[in-house]
Amino acid sequence: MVSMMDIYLLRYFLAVVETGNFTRAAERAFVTQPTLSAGIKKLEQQVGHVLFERSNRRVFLTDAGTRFLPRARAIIHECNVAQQVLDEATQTPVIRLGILHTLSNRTVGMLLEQFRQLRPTVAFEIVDGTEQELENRLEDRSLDFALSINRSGAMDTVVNLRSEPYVFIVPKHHRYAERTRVSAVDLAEDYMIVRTRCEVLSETSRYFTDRNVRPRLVYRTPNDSRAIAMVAAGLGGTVVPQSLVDDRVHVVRLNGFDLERHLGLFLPRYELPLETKDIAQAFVEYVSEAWA
Amino acid sequence: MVSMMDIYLLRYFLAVVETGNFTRAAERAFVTQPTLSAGIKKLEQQVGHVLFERSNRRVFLTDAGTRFLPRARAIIHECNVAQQVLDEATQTPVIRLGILHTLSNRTVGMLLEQFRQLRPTVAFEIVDGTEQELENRLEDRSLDFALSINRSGAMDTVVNLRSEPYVFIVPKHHRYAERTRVSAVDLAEDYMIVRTRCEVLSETSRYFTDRNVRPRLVYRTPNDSRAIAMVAAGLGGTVVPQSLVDDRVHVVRLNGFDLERHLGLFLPRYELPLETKDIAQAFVEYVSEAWA
DNA sequence: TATCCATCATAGACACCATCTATGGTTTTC
DNA sequence: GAAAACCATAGATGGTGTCTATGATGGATA
Repeated sequence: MVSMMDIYLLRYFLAVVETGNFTRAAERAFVTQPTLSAGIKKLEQQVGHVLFERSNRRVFLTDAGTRFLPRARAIIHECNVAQQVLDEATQTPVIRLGILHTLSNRTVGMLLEQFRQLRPTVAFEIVDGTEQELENRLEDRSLDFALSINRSGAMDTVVNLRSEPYVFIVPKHHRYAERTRVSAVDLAEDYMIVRTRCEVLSETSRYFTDRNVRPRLVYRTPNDSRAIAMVAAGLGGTVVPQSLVDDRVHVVRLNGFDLERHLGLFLPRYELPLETKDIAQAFVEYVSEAWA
Repeated sequence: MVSMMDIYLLRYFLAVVETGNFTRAAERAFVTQPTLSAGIKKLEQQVGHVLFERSNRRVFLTDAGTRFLPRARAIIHECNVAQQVLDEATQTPVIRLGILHTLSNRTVGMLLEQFRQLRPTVAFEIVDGTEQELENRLEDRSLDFALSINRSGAMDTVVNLRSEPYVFIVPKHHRYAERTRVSAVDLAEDYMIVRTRCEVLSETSRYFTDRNVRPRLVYRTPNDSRAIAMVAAGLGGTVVPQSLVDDRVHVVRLNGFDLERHLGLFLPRYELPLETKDIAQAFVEYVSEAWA
């Protein structure tokens, strides 16, 4: 059965023990004397024992109070240890960074690797997520930063970064591999691989239906790497952000498909601890420049 | 610096860890789910770290939460130990008894000694005091019982005991040592010793002034034993309750001085712990009979 | 002996808080 | 697509922690 004593009342108790009277104990605990007096009374009710023998001008511990004193000190000590354990673990600077899952791991990896060369002591905790997931985590402070799509333009919580277009990629030996531009109609007989987590899935669908083209869906996956691998293997084409392109595939521009996304570095929603502020500022400056 | 976390929030935290979700944790902690959710949020604010990673249907400890968990358990453990230390110490029955300081230590000692022969395991904590001091201690529960003067007649907080008169005592070889009754006038030339803590000091004074008698005050003391010793030594006479009389002195009755006091056993102002109830009841019965 | 001082206890006022119910938002399951 | 499970938020409300004002008491001092 968990005892129901309150920590703040233990502080009052220890203040009385250390000062010898309620008035000075109240000063030490930063409350008024009646507050402390009532607090001691409440603690005694909580534990069911009288802890102090009061007389005018003098306060003494009762037998119960004497037995209670080392235990009260142990409780306060454990509370301090608990806080310390939490605080110490954040003293080596760790930046908790969310990355939109459709961002290229390769380009983000290069970004972070180059930053670590500038600041070798930094550590990153990386989490992938959707736009919404990253937003939620920023909000509940389980992330410090996020690299994601900046849709709002609000400048106080996000640093604007580069824009990148969405492009259509096809296998290297595709019949249009020599072309750089195609029309939707050109793809009417082609196979389409669907990246189910693509941010512009509905816009892409509309692009084709507006042109009376219905590509054949041959494969669906939430895994971007798998999708690109299937394109490289010749199963079909897909729409990806430019940064996901590598040399296993060929890029063609779709006429009239001018979708692009604006990336942003989302900033912390709370005051960073002192030991992280410095390196966080450096990170913001570095990313702003590297992905301008 | 003392951390400001609250014990009841630690209970919520541990309930979440043990159940795996907020809803069942709330049931275990006997609060509603929104209360527990807000409580976890408050704990995280108090310690400055996010302790749980929430997703729909699942809650996981963060790194900070993982580090915090053994510390939280240690705090709760220490609280339980503190309560246990207080509670265990009251398991051998101790009766905390206040005794009016003008009661005869000898007669009270005999009373208690005889009771201990009936109940050898009982222990007494004895405290002397004035009527008001004893009343205060009963009120603040630092005393269980008090043997004092019963002035009020209220039966639910006090058991009526014997009455005893106040008598005038003189040295054994006093010129009135052969008499059993004297008038105030007879004492006009005599010396008076004053017991400063006598309950009937003002009534005694009035008794003499009403009879135009002003005994000479020769000695004042709050110490009854000292007063009686001075009487025995021949310094003068004094007024005492009958029970303080011993064979070192001679009692004379003052004409018209019929003051007496009604003794009472004042009962506890709170529910005694279970292990004390039994012996306390026995004590009440014993004293009621012995001092009827 | 009367007055003053130091100290604890109580009373009433009040802003804040812990908890409730109601409900929203999201994800998973069927 | 609907239902279920679960966390988060909003508003209402009784309870609480703290304040100021003041009472009660005993010791010190004049």
